[in-house]
Amino acid sequence: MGRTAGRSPEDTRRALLAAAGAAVRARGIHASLDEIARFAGVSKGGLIYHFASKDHLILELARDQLAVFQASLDAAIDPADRAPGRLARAYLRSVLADDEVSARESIGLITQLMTVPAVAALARAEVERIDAELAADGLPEDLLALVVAAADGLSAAPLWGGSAGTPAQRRLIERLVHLTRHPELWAVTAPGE
Amino acid sequence: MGRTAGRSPEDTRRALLAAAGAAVRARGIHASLDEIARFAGVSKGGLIYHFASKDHLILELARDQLAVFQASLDAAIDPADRAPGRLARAYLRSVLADDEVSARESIGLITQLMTVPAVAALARAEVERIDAELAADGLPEDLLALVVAAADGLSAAPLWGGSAGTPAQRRLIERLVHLTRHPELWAVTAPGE
DNA sequence: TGTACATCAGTGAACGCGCGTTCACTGATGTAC
DNA sequence: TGTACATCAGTGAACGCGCGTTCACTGATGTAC
Repeated sequence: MGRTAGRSPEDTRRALLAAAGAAVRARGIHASLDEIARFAGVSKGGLIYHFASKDHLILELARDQLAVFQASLDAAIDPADRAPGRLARAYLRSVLADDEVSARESIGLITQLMTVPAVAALARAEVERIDAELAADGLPEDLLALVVAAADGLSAAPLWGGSAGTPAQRRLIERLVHLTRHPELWAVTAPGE
Repeated sequence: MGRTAGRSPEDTRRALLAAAGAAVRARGIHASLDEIARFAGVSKGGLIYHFASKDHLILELARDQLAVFQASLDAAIDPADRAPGRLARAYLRSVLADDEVSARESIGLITQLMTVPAVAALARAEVERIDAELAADGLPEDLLALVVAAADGLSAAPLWGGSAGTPAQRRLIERLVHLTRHPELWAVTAPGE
């Protein structure tokens, strides 16, 4: 152990990541290291002991956020659900996992982080992985496209100042969940029918 | 007229806004005034003559982008279309107005600008206005929610590194356009049916 | 038609401040003997 | 069981650089007489 104020270095590290998240949400990607460090209760030098540079800190924060997203997706999977589209249903429901305030905050944080090229590359790889899993989920391609677009739109709404988690949005999600269980209902809406 | 190199002050101003857009897309909201000015062929002092501060420049750039969005929405309205949902159809089709590259660029630019609080407030007001117009468009509320969510999701896709304007996405949009013309097709997919 | 003056549309150097990074140092804990 | 030493987990001052802003100045054009 080293010079510490009653917490483990891992705790300090986690506190720094949490502080960085809060600071970037509040002030954007150019939140200062000094502010982040003070918020976590250490000096700027202490921060740099854990994260060699600001770039390192931001990249770790992004990894952290991607892991949180993956965890909320995993948590939304119904273990009893073995039917085709189970991942798509989890994707839809994970949109509602947070209340409105934290949804607005986390979408803002992610877009801030995405402005760093290294983070954008990381996120792109993650998106491709999830897209591949969704494609193997057993849903008709056109229905999957609808579900993914709608879920993305609902989670991006706070970005443009829209609201998240309204009753109408919840009904839409349940409606789409229902469609994934009965793809034939979507098929009959096709122009050719 | 003043000290000029063969172009009007309004041309210089427009060149500065265009340069600012390019610079913010490429380097983020903290693109330097020096870079923007040089790209437009003036000195930093020349830039500040047209825009009193960086904040002013960014705000004007945002107004400009909002006007571009509104213009592309207006252009997507079919003047011969008088049926309910005509605005929703324009909203859907405006998603495809740009090719993939410029879609990725403009969505990136907008999210960069949104990190400035004054811009976020401006955009929020614009979103509310458009939402109100859409609500008065004559579509059933649940179908409108679907259409808006899907369109938003498609236009936000480049943000997370997804692709824009794929054939599957074009088919989805045409499918949704078709639904707005036949809301009864969407109604029959409801769980209660 | 000249000439003096005002104004417009800039130039470019200087300033000051914030911020990321470096660095010498430090205090608490662990370990060898 | 002491004691010397190494290491860990920081502190806090200093540095240097980039960037937004200010400011004195300037050259081209318009206008009054």
